[in-house]
Amino acid sequence: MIRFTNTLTRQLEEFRPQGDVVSIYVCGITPYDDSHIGHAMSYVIFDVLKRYLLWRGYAVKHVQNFTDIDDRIIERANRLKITTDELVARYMAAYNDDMRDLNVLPADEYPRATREVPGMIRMIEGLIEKGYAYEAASPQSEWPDVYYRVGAKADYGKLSHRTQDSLLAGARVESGEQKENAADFALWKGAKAGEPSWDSPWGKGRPGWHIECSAMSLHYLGERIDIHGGGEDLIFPHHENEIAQSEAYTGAAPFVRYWLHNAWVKMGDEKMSKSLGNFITIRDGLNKVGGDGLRLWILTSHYRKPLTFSEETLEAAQHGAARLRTAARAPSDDGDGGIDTAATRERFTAAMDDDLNTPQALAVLFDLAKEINRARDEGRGVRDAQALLLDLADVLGLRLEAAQEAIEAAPFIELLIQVRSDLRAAKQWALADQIRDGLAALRITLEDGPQSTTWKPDEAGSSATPTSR
RNA sequence: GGCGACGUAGCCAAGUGGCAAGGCAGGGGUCUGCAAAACCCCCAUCACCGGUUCGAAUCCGGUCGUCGCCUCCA
Repeated sequence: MIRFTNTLTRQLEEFRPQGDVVSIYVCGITPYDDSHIGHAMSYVIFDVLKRYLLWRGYAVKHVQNFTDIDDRIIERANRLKITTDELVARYMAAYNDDMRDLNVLPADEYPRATREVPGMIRMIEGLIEKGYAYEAASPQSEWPDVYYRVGAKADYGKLSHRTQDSLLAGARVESGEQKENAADFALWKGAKAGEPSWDSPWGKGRPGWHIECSAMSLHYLGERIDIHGGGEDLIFPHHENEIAQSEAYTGAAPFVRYWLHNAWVKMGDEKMSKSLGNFITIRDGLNKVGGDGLRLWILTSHYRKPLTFSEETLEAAQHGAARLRTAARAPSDDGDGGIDTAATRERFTAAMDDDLNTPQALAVLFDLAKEINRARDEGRGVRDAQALLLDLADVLGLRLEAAQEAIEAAPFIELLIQVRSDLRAAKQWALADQIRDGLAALRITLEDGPQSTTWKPDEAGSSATPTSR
């Protein structure tokens, strides 16, 4: 029985999808800059969720948006003197490269806000008709804004567990805004000079932030979806507002059955974020410790607990990934090595069933790796156990690939190893060590086994696929 | 002010009533020409105080400390 902590109820709940295909909507990025490892945490977590559901036999439909129009995009494009489309294309490509190297499975659909405007307009019109939204003059535009009327539904605040009074107390009103209520939020913004805009029943303008996810999840996944995921900071206001709009518009509730939110990456004691400027990019992380290293680092902590970043923890993850890789890829004969593979699989499943407890699932993998190594040392064949390790690692998105093939210099390295073997046979230790040290300087490690010498590149430098950027 | 999270070994991090997972780092061994890898062994009474209980890291009360959301944010 799979259980998830549902933000809506704050309870651990049994997962029971409504139909044959589990519908998942994950809030995507706003492509105006490189993504950092905090974003990686979120997308890796939801990738593991999806991989686990698939492994357990569910069919999944995963939709993830790109917010390709917003203030930050407009500002940045203006500063770089390029169009918003050019800016967005650049950072969407960068994001896709990052996800590929992190081994994140592609979503089934990647809708873009700017391509879904008609759907949003229909929704806003519907909300106005039903009395949930209203037009108001904009202080900065000749065209009006449209706001959602927060007070129209009594359950507003149910996701973030706030009362309307408390929200009112904290709400901010930009000068000149003609909101009925300070907590009301924009569905549509009247166009300002020099901004991209679309025609609408209210004149020229652009959609507000929250409406896109409601419109796109409705379009691609229907009125009720199984799982909606995102970072903790999206709970309020973004997801709260999505619920309000969607349920008001369709009349179907709940809009989402299971709300899942991941916690933060911390830099020391602070949250890693763009605004604090204390982030490292996914690309930097990949270059340092590789895709497996970065993923393992993320999964060593439970997704609902903050994850602490440091160079040391990142390196620790890289070394851990190398340990798993060694166990999984070491040459071996057929056999399970006397290892209880069924029990291992069960332990792994129990951990993952329990609200995706990846730290415990990883502990199972490390235990299995140790058993494999031990059995090999004792001369038993372990290929079946290795297959299990690779299978379970794949559920976590860890490739554990032996990276030799990727290196063009492989034949030359093999040649050097052959020469060195002859030197060793002749007990020419100094020369043999010279070759080993020389290769080490080039980030190639040699390991002398009883029968033969194997080699491996440093993970970070080799496994990262070259990118076009 | 409102809502919430957290404080477990040198570092990271599971565990939420019954002798404290796992990883990294460190120390000692085995193996090896030496190394690397691997294997074996060692390395914590869970922020503090009080309470409930046969029994608490785990429940209750309090103290101290840290962080997040309430405004764009994964």
